[in-house]
Amino acid sequence: MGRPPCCDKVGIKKGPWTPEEDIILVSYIQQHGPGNWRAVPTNTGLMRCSKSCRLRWTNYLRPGIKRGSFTPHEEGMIIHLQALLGNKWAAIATYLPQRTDNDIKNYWNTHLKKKLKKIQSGLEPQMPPHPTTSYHHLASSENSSVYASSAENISRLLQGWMRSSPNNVDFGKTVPSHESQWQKIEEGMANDHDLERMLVFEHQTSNVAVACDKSSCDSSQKGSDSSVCKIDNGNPPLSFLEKWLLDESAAQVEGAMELPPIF
DNA sequence: AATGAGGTCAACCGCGTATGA
DNA sequence: TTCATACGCGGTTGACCTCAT
Repeated sequence: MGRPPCCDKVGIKKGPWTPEEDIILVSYIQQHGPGNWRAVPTNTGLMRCSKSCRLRWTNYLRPGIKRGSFTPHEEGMIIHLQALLGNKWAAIATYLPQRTDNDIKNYWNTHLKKKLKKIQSGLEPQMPPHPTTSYHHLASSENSSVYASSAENISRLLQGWMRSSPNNVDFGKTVPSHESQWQKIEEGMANDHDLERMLVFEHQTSNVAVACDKSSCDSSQKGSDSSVCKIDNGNPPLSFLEKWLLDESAAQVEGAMELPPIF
């Protein structure tokens, strides 16, 4: 193949986005909706490559993004889903519509991986307090930097625009129809102690390679990794997973130490 | 107060996949 | 069917921040 990188053109700007660039991008998307990213730099005059525009939108400017600390419930869901799906961050993000795949990936790599490691080596009898990072404070506190505030404001503005918009555009992030179910799970689910138990549970079962009921997988959906069903964004073949998590939620994590039926 | 180590996260890179001519 | 192009994803990087000394 050898397709040249899209960003090696002369004059393409890299690095952090400025509030001005954000505003240009957001107002363009307000008018045209997300998509056709190739045309965005041309039509907006932004000296950014299409990839960079898409990334900025999906990871930062898209309305509905929740910033700040992950709740124990969210942590639990990520741990569950990671154990089942592997590092399929986009698929996992489908079930946490307020979080981006990048956020989830970062959180996994910086927080959860370490927690699991500690538990694995028996160094952590108690879960530490829920981590709150300075960056989270940056994004949410009154001491936020000017830029964090402005980006947040842009996002808020856009949320307001979305609510008032009669024909909402598809913002490029599929929200699963069972979102409300997940919210229920989050509401009913674990505190830190429960999370600790779940981490132990995931550790105990982490070597189980089966991530789905293969017989229920359409053969065309099987990716190169035969142990994991390919997730069709927006229509994931995960009913068993949903059921398991929902059942678990109903049991208030009481059964978290028991292996789910698929194991 | 200075500084070095470690942590966090936004953004980039490169590859695989989807799509259309 | 083949090829070119655009998109999307996961891994990685590097700037910036906090904290301990």
